[in-house]
Amino acid sequence: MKINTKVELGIVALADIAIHSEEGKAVRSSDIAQRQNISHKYLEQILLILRQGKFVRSHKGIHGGYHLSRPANKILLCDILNTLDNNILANMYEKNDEQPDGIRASVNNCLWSNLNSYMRQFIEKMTLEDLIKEYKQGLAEEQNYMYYI
Amino acid sequence: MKINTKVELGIVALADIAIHSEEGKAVRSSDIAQRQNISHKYLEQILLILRQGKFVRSHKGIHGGYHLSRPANKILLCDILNTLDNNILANMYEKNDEQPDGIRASVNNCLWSNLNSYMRQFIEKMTLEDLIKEYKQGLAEEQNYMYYI
DNA sequence: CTATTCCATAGTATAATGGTAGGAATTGAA
DNA sequence: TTCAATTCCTACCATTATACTATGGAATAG
Repeated sequence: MKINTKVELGIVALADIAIHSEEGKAVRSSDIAQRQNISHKYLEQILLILRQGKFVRSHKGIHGGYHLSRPANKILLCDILNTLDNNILANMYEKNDEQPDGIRASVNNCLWSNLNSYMRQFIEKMTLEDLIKEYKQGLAEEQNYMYYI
Repeated sequence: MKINTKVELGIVALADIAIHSEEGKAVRSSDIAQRQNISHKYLEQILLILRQGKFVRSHKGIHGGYHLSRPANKILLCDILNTLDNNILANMYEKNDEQPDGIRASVNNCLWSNLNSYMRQFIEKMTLEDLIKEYKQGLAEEQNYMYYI
């Protein structure tokens, strides 16, 4: 499945903010852009959406930047996805101009609706914290590896 | 998730062929188009893809048309999907120009790859026959309903 | 030989995607 | 008060994908 860049980069940006937040300090968009190798101006647009979706709070000016609006374990992946792309978890085709007992409707129910529900099961469980954990664990394993050489 | 019309209509067309095949008779594209309310010429393009993917065989001429190239329970949904849209089950982003231990890679592994595998689990089990069963069952229930009134 | 059917390619209008660009607004520090 | 750093907001644009329409050719049964 093709994931568009807004969704992909938005989640990466949130993860970056979560990982690089230090007490009291906001994370600058230019730093995120540099670390994650994203166009700064494009990232700003994505952060705008994330702010409007209440995932981050922002602060202007010389020591400005972004921080999470709530703890990472309270930020659900499915909410992020819905905010960044309202199609990705939307049920495939709503347009029910055909008779509800036709083949098309049957395929819709048996295949697309069920697939959609199935995907939701996966995504509704996950939080931003789960993603970060994975990353930190990766780092830790790497350090252990270095240590034991 | 947004499903494009080629995928949607292609599956519907296959289901229609499976349902309306009678012994020895091919199903005409014009009949499918009329029953399923699809543009005939567009449907022909889709049937072309399905033929190239070896899901149907075709026969030209006055009594021509399409029939399944093998029993419906041997036609896997995932194969149809891959033929009609090579993105739908493809792993989200391959482009690994970033360092493999970065946040982006971590999100890829933990989220997109896993979600993709999860979707596959659902779709790899299903055959065209399963879809048709659902439809026929719907019909049967409807008839029972009529019967018991 | 002709009607019927599939086969194949070209064109096209619309929308989505993936950005770039420019500057206004706000803030904090000197 | 001024200035630099930062977010905020909108407009624009090039490319690609989508969802068809259109046209005509090729094969085949009768």
